[in-house]
Amino acid sequence: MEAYPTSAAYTPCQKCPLRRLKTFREFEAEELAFIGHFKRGELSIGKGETVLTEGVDSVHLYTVLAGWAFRYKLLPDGRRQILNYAMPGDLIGLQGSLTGEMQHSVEALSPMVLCVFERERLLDLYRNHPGLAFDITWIASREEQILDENLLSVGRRSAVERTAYLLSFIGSRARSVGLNGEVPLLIPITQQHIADTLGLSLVHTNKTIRKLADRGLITWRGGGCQIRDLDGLLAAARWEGLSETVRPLV
Amino acid sequence: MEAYPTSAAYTPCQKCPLRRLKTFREFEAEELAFIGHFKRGELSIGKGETVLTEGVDSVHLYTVLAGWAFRYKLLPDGRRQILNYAMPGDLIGLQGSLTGEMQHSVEALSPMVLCVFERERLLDLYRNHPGLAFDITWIASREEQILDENLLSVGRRSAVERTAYLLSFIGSRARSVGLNGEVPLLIPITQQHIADTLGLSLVHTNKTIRKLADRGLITWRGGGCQIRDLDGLLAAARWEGLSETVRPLV
DNA sequence: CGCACTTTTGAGACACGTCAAAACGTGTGG
DNA sequence: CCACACGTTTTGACGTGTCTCAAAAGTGCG
Repeated sequence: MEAYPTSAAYTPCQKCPLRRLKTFREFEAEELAFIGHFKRGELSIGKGETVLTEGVDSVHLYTVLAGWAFRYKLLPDGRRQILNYAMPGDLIGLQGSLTGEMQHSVEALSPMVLCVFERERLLDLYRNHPGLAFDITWIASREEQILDENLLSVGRRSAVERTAYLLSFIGSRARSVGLNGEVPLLIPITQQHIADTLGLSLVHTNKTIRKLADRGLITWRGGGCQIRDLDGLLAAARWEGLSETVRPLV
Repeated sequence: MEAYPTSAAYTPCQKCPLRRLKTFREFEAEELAFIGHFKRGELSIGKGETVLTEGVDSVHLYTVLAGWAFRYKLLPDGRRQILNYAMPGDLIGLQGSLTGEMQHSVEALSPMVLCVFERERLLDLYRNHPGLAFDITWIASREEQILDENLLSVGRRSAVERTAYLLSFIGSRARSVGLNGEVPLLIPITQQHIADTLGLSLVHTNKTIRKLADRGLITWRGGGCQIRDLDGLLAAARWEGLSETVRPLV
C-alpha cells in the first residue's frame, strides 16, 4: 500500500507539494495567504467512501491533495455513468457551491486526502481576489472541455478508440501531476469503472481491453491498469493528446 | 419566416427584452450599465453560418439575443458530435476567452442576433464586478451540468430514452426563454442533428423519432420538431425535468 | 421547374449486449 | 498459514439494438 499523507500531517498551502509541479502557475504570496485562510482543514477518507452525494446540499468544496476519485450520476434503475475522474490538484464540488444541491456524486478510488474549503467564503474570494475568481472560472471551463471530449468519445468513437482515449487521457493527466511513483504508473480502477465511463458493458470492455493489451499498449494487473505505450494509445484513439497548459491550483 | 431583430435595431442592455423574462435574475442599474459598456455591438448571422471555429483564437464572446445555434466537435475523419444547443440568453465562447483557442465550433441553426463582447474586458469585469464574475462562473457551471446529463444520456440511456430526453430538454429550455411564438414551438433542427447529438446513426434516429411520433409525444414537420406531450416525453426519458432556477443573463 | 437537402423504407451485417459460469486474486478470520 | 468468501477478470454462446448501404419519396428554395 502506498503511503498517503494523513490528516495528522497538516499541509500549509505555502508548502503544498503540488505547487512545486510545473503544471501549476506560480501564485503570489498574497494569494497563497488568502487560500491558506480559505482552507478550513484536511479530510482523509478511505477507498470506496463517498465524498459528495447527488441531491445533497454540500457546504464544502475540496481540492484533492492525494488519491483518486470519480464523479458519477445514476439513473433511477441503477445504471451508472461516470463523468470524470479527479486526482491531485483537482477541485471537487464547485457545482454544488454555485447551484445549490449536488447534481452528481463523488466516490474515492483510493485512500484520499482532501483540502476542505467553505462555500460561504467563496464570495469573499470573488470580492477580494479577482485573479483567483478568474482561476475558479478557468477551472470550471477546463472541466467543461474535458466533458466535451468525453462526450465526443462516448458518442462517436468505437469501443477500442474510446478505451484507448480514456486510458491515455487519465495517464496523461496523472503524469502531469507527477504520479510516477511506480513506473509505469498504476491507475487504480476496475474494468467496471471503465465500462461505466465509456457507456459499454463490462464484458465488452473486458474484450476491448484485452485487444489493447495484446497490442502491447497497456497491461492490466491486480488493482488497475498500466500504460506501456502512450503514443500508441493516442494513435489508437485518434486523439491529439492533452495540451500542455499551465493551470491554477486553488 | 419569423421576424428576427436586425443589427440595425441596436438593443441597449437596459431595454433588453430577454431581461423581462422571469427566468433571469434582476440586475442592478450599475451592473446593467457595466454590461452595456462591456457590449461592443451586435452581430447578425444567417442559418448555417459558423459563429466560432475549433482551433481558432477568438477575441470575442457572445450572448444570443435571438435564434438558435449548436456547439460541436469533429473527429479527424469527419464524425461529428454535437455537445449542446444555444438559444436566447445563452453565453457562447467563454471557453475560448479563458483557455485561448476554441476547442469546439459553433454553428447557427437559424438566423441569429448576437451581442458581442470583448475578451479583453472580461478582466475588468472580474476586477470591478465580483457579482457578475460570480455569474460567469455560475453560467460555466450550468453548462457543465448540462453536459453531465448529456453524457449520462449518451452513455446509459436507450435510443428512445435519449431522444425523448433531448427533445424534452430542448423544449423546456426554449419554453423558459419564452419561445412560444408559434404554439407549439417549432425546434429548428434536422434529424441529422439529433443523431449527432445522441451518438446514433441517422437511420436509427429516424426510426426512433417515428416511435415517439406514433405515441403522440411529438410531431415532425418540415424544418423541425414540435413537442405535443412534454410530460409523456419526460416519462419516456426517465428524467425528472429541468429544475426551475433563476439565472443570470450577461 | 428543377436541384439540393431532408426524411423514409427495406435488407442485411456486425458491434456490442446479456446471460451464465468458471477462473483468478486478495483480504479476513479461524 | 490455510481456507473460505468476496470482488474482479475471463471465457463462451447467443441475442439484438444499432449501423451501413442503397434507393425512393418528400420538401423547400432559387
